Amino acid sequence: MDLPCLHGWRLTGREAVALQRELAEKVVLADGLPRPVRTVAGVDVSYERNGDSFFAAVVVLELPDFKLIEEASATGRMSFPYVPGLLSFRELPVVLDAFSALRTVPDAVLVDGQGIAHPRRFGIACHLGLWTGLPTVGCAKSRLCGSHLPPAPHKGDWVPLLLDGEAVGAVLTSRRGVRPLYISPGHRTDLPSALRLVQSCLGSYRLPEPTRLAHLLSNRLRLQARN
DNA sequence: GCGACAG
DNA sequence: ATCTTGTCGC
Repeated sequence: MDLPCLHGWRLTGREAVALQRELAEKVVLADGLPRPVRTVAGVDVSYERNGDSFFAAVVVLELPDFKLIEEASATGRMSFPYVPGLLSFRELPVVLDAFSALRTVPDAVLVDGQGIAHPRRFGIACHLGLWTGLPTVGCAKSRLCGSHLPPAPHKGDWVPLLLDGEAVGAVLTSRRGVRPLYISPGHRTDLPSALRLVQSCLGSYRLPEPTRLAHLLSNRLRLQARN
C-alpha cells in the first residue's frame, strides 16, 4: 500500500492533543465494511526491552477459516514516549511502515488499542484508519476510559462501554472466563459492525486471530533480532 | 490536589 | 510494552 510517512513527527504532547482534536472530526463512524468481510488484517507492535527499537507486524487472514494470506513487518526507533491517550504518535510510524510493505488490501483492520473509546475519540485505530483509508476496529486488552458493568463470563457476551453518556464501545468476553476485550469503532465502522467483525474473528484464545497472530509475529521478530 | 491511565 | 517459574484451575 502507498501511505504517507509519519517519520518527522516532532510534536509536543500539547500539539499532539490539538492534532487529535482536529483529526477526530474526519473520522467516519458509518459502516463501510463489505458484505461479507473476506479479509481481515491484524496489527501489533513489540518493544525491545532496554532499547529504543520496536517491531510492527501485520497479518492478513481470510474469513471464515483464518487462512493466512500475507504477512508484513517493519522495525523502527522510538521517537515518542508512551503517554496514555497519545499511543498512536508512538506506534503509528512503524505500523505504517509495515502496512506499506503489504501487497494485499484487506477489507478491515483489527488494531491492538482503542478506537473512539478515547478521551478525544481518537485512539490509534481511528488514526490508522484515517491514514490508510481502511475500515478499522479498536480491540484493546484493557480500559483507557469510560465505564461499564462487568460482562457475563461467557464467550460472546458484552456490555456497552459508556463515555459521557454515549456508548463508545463494547466490553466483550472473547472466551470463557477471561478478562474482557474493549472493542470500539476506529474508522468507517460503527459499533454493531465493529462488534460483529471481532466476533467473527474469535478463535480459541482471548485475542481475535488477526491480532493474536500479529502479536506472535512481532514478538518472534523482536526475539530473533537479538541473535 | 488526588487518582486513573490503550501499549 | 517488558522482566520471569512454577503453578493453580477449567
